[in-house]
Amino acid sequence: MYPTQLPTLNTPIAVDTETSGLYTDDGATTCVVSVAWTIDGTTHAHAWPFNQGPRNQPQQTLQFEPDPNLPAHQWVALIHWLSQHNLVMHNAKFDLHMLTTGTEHWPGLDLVDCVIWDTMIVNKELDPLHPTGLKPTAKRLGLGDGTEQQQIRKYIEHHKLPAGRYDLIPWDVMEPYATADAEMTIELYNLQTARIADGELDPRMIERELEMMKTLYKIEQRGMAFDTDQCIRVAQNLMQHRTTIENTLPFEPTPTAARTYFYETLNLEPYQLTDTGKPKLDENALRKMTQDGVPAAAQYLQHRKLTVALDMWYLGYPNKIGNDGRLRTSYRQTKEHDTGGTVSGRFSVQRINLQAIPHKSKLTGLPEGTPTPRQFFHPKPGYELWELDLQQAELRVAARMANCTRMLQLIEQDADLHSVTARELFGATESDPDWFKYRQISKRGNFSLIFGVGPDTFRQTLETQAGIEMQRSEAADFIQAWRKLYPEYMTKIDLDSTYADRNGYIPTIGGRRRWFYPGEYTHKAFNQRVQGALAEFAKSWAIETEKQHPNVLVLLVHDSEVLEIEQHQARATVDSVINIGAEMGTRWFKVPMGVDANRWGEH
DNA sequence: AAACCGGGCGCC
DNA sequence: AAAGGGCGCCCGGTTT
Repeated sequence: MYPTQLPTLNTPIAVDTETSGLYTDDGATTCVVSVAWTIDGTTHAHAWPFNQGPRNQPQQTLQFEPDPNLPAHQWVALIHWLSQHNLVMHNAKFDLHMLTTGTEHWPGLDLVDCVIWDTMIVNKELDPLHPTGLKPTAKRLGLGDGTEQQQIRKYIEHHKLPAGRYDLIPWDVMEPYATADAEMTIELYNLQTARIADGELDPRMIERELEMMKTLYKIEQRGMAFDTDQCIRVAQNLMQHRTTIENTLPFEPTPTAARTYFYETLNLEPYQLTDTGKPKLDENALRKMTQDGVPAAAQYLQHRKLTVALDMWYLGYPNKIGNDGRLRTSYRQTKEHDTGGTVSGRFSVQRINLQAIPHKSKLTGLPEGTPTPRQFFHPKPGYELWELDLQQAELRVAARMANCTRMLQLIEQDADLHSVTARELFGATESDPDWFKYRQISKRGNFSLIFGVGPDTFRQTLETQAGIEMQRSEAADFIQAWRKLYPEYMTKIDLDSTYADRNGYIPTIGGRRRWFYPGEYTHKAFNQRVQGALAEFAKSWAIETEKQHPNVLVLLVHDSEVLEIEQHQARATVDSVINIGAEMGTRWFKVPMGVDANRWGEH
């Protein structure tokens, strides 16, 4: 089981970990490490338990079995040995976190600099339409027969283990499974390198994604400092406030009880229907009810707002805090059906959605002066937090790609696009009493009509985003006028849609393709070209930021970066990162691109 | 008890 | 014929 001597190898080692959970901030640690390597066509594989088996379950019948777990010195020897080698992993970011955290009892080592290959990432590059998981991939490519996995599944089902608790599986069941994983990984690596040697894929694409993975890993390791104590204090106030409101409600504060009250007891006409035909009970509907003088509508709306704010942020964030007082999200770099990731090339995040920290304007209905969740994120002492984002990224890239003469001209002149649109389409001027409204409509129009939205969707966004109601015919007229003003977009949307129909994908930028799945509408092809291109841009910007300014990136949100910088270097670093983004953006998209920089929370 | 779904809502 | 897109988390309610 444990080789008497760990060989020094000049071939890469595949490494896999079995763990007690998915996220180290939720207490997950490493239980098993397995490795595999290939020499002269022969694959060698081993697995070592450090915290494996049903030892914590006294009712188990295995209590007289000897404990298979290895002592500390072998853990130390193993990770030291790994640190001397080139490593291959399947979803390296996950195993890196686990190996850095270590076992339940012993700290680990950060092996990020040893990783030379991630078979999950390369799998997505080589076969973008196939699942990314190790088992389905191995099955697809004829590596292993899945026996070990079936044994594990049977054991979990039979013993009704809690989700993710692979650590409770006995060693004799786990060993073949863990070994097989490492074996599959190295064999997958061998297949992938052969395909790439055949010229199937530009190795620079792989290098770039590997760099990106390492950057994401480092961002996740850093996390963001969060003031849990203050947040909890505010949460307590909000809960008290909610209780006083709850006492005035004539029904239990649940959606079902509220629906029954409004639509059966009071017998209201539905304001709008949900997808499944039930009367809607969202903020908009409750607003309208309030205006119409419906009893309890205002209170229920306020109650709901408080509940959402508490569950999502004021209590939700403190629930996720790490031992070091920092919040960590987990990025997905590749898509896997049903478990996350994106089709567009953007990153998605899991565990805690730090890509959706609410802005102040969305926090209506809370008592006056309540601090926003954003305010509890803070830099560590002696540091500053900055957020940098691309100015009007989508609009500029879309204008360039659609070759919209008029918009490109306005961008070159640095004109206020939304105001110009309002002047053109409403014949309005700044002194007009309805100027703000006209500009709002124009702004929403610019954002959505560049991608070909229709009157129904436009009305809906206008209502939810700007609180402006429009008749359907009014919306249709507006859209028609907008398309006349910026005629290139519809042409481009049709062109890209046709391209995607014919080819099954739309090229975004730099050789990247956004593939369309069967049944997907290709009407969105142009949108996806823009979104995909910007996602690629954001990756390069982040990689370059990390390269030139190591240790400052703490969050990525699509086309923005958050930096935590030592205060004496803050301004210089920010200026440098602005330049990197603006220069790269202008070069990539051949349209003037700028970067806005603000202290965290001041925008 | 866990898995799943719809509704709702946050972000870009 | 007409159609902006991309995500994840939380809850309550239902199914397994």
